[in-house]
Amino acid sequence: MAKKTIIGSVKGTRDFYPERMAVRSWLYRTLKEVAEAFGYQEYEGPILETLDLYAAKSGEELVKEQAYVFEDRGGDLITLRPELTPTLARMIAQRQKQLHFPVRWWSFGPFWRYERPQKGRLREFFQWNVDMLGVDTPEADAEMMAIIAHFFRKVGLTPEMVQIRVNNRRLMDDHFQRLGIPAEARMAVSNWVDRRQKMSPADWEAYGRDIGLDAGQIHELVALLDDPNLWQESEELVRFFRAVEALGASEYVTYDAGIVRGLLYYTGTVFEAQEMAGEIRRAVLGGGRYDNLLADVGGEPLSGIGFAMGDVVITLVLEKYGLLPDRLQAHPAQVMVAVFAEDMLPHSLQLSSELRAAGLNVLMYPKAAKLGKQFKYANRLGIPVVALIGEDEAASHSVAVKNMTSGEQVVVPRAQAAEKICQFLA
RNA sequence: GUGGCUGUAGCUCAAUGGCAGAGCACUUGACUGUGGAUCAAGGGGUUGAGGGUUCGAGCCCCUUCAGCCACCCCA
Repeated sequence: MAKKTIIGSVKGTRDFYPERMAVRSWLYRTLKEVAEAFGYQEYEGPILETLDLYAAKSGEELVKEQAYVFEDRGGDLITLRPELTPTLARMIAQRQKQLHFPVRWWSFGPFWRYERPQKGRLREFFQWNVDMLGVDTPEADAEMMAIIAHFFRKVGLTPEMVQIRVNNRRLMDDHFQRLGIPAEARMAVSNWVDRRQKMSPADWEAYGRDIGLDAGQIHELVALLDDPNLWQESEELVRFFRAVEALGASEYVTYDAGIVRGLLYYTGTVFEAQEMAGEIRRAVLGGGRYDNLLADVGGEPLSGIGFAMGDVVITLVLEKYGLLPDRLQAHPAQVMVAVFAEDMLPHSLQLSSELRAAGLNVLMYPKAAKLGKQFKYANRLGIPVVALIGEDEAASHSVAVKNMTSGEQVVVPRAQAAEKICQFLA
C-alpha cells in the first residue's frame, strides 16, 4: 500500500473514469434519441429540494429512512432529491398558466438515497425520467409502453429478456372495497400484495392475517392476484391494451395483478419492468399515473403519467446480455503529433494547429522525448495516426505520417498532411 | 438498521505460524528517426488500520474501516 492514504470517496458513489463515463454518455445519447423520437423535451431540476416537497406524498419509508436530509446554514431542512416527480410537479405548477398541455418532458440526472449499497443499488445513481402531463387517457399510458419498448428494441433487449408488468390501482381499490377492506388498510394490503413473491405461502398468509385480513378475504385476494384476465373488468385497462397493441408494443407488456408499486401518489395505471431470467431481481424501471400530485404541491388539479429508469440496474442487464456496445473507449484524438527534438517543437506546435484547422482532433506529445516512447504512447492510447516533422521533413517542408493500424508510413508535402491523415482514418 | 464473505505490488492472485512471491502492467536497455513481437535488467509492499497472543503473525484472537453479497426497502 502507498504510504499516504488516499482520501476515499463517499460510500455508494462512483468515480466515472473515462471508460465508465463512455458507457454513461452512450446511455444518455440513446435515451435522448428515444425520448425525442416521441417528441419529448429535455428538462432538469435542482439537486437540492426542501424536505417538505417529499413529506406529503412520496411515502414514509422513502422520506424518513432513505432520503439524505440535512440542515443548511439557515436552519432549513434540505434533501438531496431521491426522485424527480415531485420536482416536476412543482415546476409544472409554477408555470401552469403559461405551458401548453399536454406537456411531454424527459430528464437524466443524479439522485441519492441513503441505503447500504449492493448489487444494482448505490447511494448516488442516475435516472431517466419520462413524463406526460395534462392528459389522463389510457392511450397516454400506452405511450409510455411504446417509449419503453422503443428503448428496449434500440438497445437489443428482447421481450424474452425483459417484460413490463402492468396493473391499475383503481381496479384493485374497487376490489378491496368490495371485499370490505377499509380505505386506511389499503396501504398495508398493497405492501402485503407486493411481498407475495418474496415470502413462503404460509408466512405470507400469516402476515395477511396480521394486518387484519380474514381467511375469506385472503382467499378472494389470491384468486384476484392469480387471475390473468382481471384487466378485462377495467374499461381503462381494456383501452390501454388496445392502444399498446396499436402502438406495436404488446410483446413487451403483460398484465399482472401483483404489481402495486411503493409510491403513495400513484392513482391509476402502475407498472414496472423486470428482467425475465430473475437473476437481476430489481425492477429495471417503474412508473404510473398520478392524478393528485399537482394539486398536492399547490397547483391546479392535473393528471400525469411517467416512469423512471435507474442507470445501475439497466447497465447490469445490458452487461448480462452483452449489449453494451464495443468501441466506446475509442480515444477522441485522431492523430498524435510527435516531437522530434527540442528545437523541432515549433514545427510540432504549428503542425498541430494546422491539422486542427483542417478539422482533425489532434493531440500533440507535449515535449521532446525518444521517438520510441512517443510512438508507444500513441499505440497505448489507441490513437490511429502519428504525424512527425524531423530534420529531413523540416528541410523539405513535408510531414511523415504513419498509420498505426497498418504500420504504413509516408512522407507528404505539409499542405497535404491533413488529407493523407483522413485517408488513413477512412 | 441486521447478517455473511473478502481485504497482500498499479491489476489479477499465491505464500503449514518460520527469509513476502508470480503473472500482467510500468521503467531502462538490446534498437542513437518509430509502437505492437522477443530477450535481459530494474523499480516498486508498514500484507486496509489499530491492538492482543507468540521466540516469531500476511496467517490465530479482538476492535475498526472499506468493498462485495444477502436481508430490510425500492424512486
